[in-house]
Amino acid sequence: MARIKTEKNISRKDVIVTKAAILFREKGFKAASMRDLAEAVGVEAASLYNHIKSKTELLHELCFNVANRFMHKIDEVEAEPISAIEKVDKLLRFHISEMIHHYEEVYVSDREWKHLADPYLSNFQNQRRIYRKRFAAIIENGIRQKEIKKIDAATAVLIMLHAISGIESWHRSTQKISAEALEDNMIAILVGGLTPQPPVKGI
Amino acid sequence: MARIKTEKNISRKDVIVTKAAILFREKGFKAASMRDLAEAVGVEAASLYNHIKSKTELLHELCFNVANRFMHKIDEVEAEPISAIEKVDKLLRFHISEMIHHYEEVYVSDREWKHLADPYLSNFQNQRRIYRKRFAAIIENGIRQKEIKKIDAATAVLIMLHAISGIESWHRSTQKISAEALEDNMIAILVGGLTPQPPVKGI
DNA sequence: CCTACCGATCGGTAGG
DNA sequence: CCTACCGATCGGTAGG
Repeated sequence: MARIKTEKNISRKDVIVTKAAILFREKGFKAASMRDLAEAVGVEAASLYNHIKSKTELLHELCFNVANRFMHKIDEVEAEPISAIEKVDKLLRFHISEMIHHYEEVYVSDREWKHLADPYLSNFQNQRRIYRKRFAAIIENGIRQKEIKKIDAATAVLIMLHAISGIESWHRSTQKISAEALEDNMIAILVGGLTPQPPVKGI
Repeated sequence: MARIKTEKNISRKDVIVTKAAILFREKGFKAASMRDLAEAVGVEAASLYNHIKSKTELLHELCFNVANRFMHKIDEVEAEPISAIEKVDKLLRFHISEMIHHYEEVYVSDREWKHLADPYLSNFQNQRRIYRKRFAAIIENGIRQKEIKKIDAATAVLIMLHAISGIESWHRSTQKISAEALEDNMIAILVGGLTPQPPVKGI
């Protein structure tokens, strides 16, 4: 009995969080009202508060879901015995995969985190800063190994992350072929640049 | 007399628009209140309405100021007798220059346009769509001339524009040297990619 | 440019 | 999970 009740509550809350992500993306955190959310869930506004503590709690949850997934991924990638350029490739593909499979959540985490309240706000900003530094360190390693050309690693990270998270057509390309083509295209442009590259081995 | 009064009104409105850009960037359009804005300007909230019609009018003005500047620039660049890659380079440098010199306005135009009301909303979206198509056409031209490698032009445009507009450190690098270095770095990464490129002529 | 104020809407609570 | 409702705040107006 207690088990079933718990499961029901969790699943109810999950619905609320999922619908919140959609609404926050569509209208922005501030413009989306709890009455909008209640309507999307199918209950009265006051009933939401049996499952959540506050509107901002929903934002915390979305932001840290995303942040945690990226943190775990970079832990994993850092530990692999592969080249720097392969690590960059893996991380970029993970970012793209997140955009495709958790579009609403990632979008909200990326554009609405400013509305977090302060214990969470600084925590989130710290995690972001740390993630980017670790990503930059991978690139710097690649530069030292001459796998990657001499550029400012921090700038390169920002370019790549914003390039990927800025694209709004990820979720529209649900057909796998289109998504894969888009992904390869992105990697080609970000890693290889615009100008044609003659085969190195052929010299 | 009439002349002076007009000038005074214009300059007063300019102050309001400028302060609005700062506030809308800091808090987002919805979270920034007219009372916040009044305080920043140094008057009571009701007094703002002697200079502007509504809060959304401020957003229109910011968004179309930016959109018009980009439209004029692409008109100019398209007409120049230079290669496709040089046109791309010029446009990217203009985007960077806009981020440095009109940071608040460009940022707001980029992230808050969703809150425009509908005659303006569709107009703005149309201008954006057209601008990106024209930019993509330049790249497609470059591909046909073998100056640019075979990639999806529309994706490349999105990557480049988001890569530039995502960077938040532009306005912090007011020192000219730092800004220029950052700019060259960005172009190098976006145009040249990450991997080292052997000199073509040397083969 | 200000004082005074309005109707609407907001996030959230009480009590059942 | 609902009805009923609260205090705060919002964009904006009237009138001077």
